[in-house]
Amino acid sequence: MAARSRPIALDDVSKAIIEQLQEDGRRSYAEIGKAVGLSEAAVRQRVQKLTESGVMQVVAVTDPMQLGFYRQAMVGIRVTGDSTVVAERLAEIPAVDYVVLTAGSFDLLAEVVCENDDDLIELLNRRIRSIEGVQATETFVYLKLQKQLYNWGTR
Amino acid sequence: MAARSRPIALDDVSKAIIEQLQEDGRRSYAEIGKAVGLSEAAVRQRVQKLTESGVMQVVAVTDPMQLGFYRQAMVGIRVTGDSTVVAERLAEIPAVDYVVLTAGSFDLLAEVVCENDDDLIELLNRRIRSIEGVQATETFVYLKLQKQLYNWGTR
DNA sequence: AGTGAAACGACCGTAGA
DNA sequence: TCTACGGTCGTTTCACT
Repeated sequence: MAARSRPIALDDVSKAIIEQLQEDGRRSYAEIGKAVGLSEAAVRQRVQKLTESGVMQVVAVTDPMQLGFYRQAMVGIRVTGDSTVVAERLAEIPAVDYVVLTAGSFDLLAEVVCENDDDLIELLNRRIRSIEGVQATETFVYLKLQKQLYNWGTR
Repeated sequence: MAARSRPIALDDVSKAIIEQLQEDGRRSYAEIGKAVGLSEAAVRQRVQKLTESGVMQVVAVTDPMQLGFYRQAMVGIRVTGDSTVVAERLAEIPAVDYVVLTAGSFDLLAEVVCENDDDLIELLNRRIRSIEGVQATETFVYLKLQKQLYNWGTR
């Protein structure tokens, strides 16, 4: 969110390549080439540029539910003092997978992943509310995930 | 979030493999094998199992900022009536990349990705608040992304 | 669940349009 | 920025442990 260079405009071919890698990040360049009508080398060059420029990356994502993390929640946090310091402290907690500084009635939003309710309570009490500068928290326990997209801006 | 089978316990080797693919989703099985002390074929089998079981997937993720989507926000939504119906309607909107049903003072949370403030206003007024059953919304504009993890449960 | 070997296919660098 | 091509390395299948 720091990088504020000119936006990179993707043509339809690059969008198609990203869509292929969205379906399967390990699909071969040759196969992608067939799908988008390009040679293997051309696909490889474009993927390399997209990756090096930071527009796209191919990564492994895991499903917390399958790994026994049955409780997810978003925690809205009000802060006294410097919210960046609190954000850094939150980011150090392994169970916190997402931290963003916001404008609005919360200064910070943090997504947390826990095994069960007891873990969530512990996390909130001992790890999050104990951080210097955390004034108040409000927790939104996840009931059902409806949509989760990783490829913003390509659809 | 529906799948509630027994949690799959990952051993250290599988965690190491996922970590390798987290660093670079296109890293070769041979190279991963060297890093984790396994033959190439063994790595491939494990990746296949992890993928087929839904524990892990390798996908392309894109950076909205780099693509000119400078405004992101989380929208908390209060609903009258059936929140699942509203969630489905939200999920249909391309600019909405994340929708989750929650317990708490919001019934739904939706993350949105926009090019600028005007787009965000339009999105809120014409697309989101116009949905039947949306009673109230509260918007938290993102100022700075501090942490974003894709591999829950492996660290 | 793991290894090893041989055939096959993908990947990479370079050259050229 | 793309295609073409050859050398190298990764992947696949299979037999075996």
